[in-house]
Amino acid sequence: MKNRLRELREQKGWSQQTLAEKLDVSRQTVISIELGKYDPSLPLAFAIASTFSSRIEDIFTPDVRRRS
Amino acid sequence: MKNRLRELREQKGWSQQTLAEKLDVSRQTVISIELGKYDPSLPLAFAIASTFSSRIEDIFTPDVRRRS
DNA sequence: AACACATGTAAAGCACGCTTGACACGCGAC
DNA sequence: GTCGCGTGTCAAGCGTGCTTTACATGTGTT
Repeated sequence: MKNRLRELREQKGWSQQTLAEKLDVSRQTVISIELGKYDPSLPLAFAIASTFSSRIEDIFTPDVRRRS
Repeated sequence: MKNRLRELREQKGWSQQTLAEKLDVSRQTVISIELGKYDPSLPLAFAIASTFSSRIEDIFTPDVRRRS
């Protein structure tokens, strides 16, 4: 799962801490998602999309699917 | 998190088992998500949206957000 | 009646999402 | 130099997403 979180955050000029507070999660969570260490939960993905006035599909792009 | 999974599955005339196979998850997972027992992971949400040729936002709707 | 099929519940186990706290490094301001 | 700030790493702990197996119930078919 790739994401544009860092790019969008920097566009806004927000620190990781600032974004974490807006999303109501810890700074670690922001770091881990930006670095691709794991994917956000669906509720958090909605919160992120909302924060950047975007759609989830415009911020996150899934990796190759297996089973057609 | 509300979702229209059952509605969409029934529109297609698919059993839970059939959908589970298309999504490459267990039948239990389909049941639990349909019944709202928990939310799907983001990758699974993408797979669901893809299966129904919809956007995540058109299938899942987040509950009330806390922190503005 | 016996069978297949669709749906639901329950429980145990593993991996992941998220938390907190501590520590390290680089950088610009004082 | 040292201070604050932004970023990153590590580790322990907890709840959730997902799995497998098993069992129960209803409905339709033979």
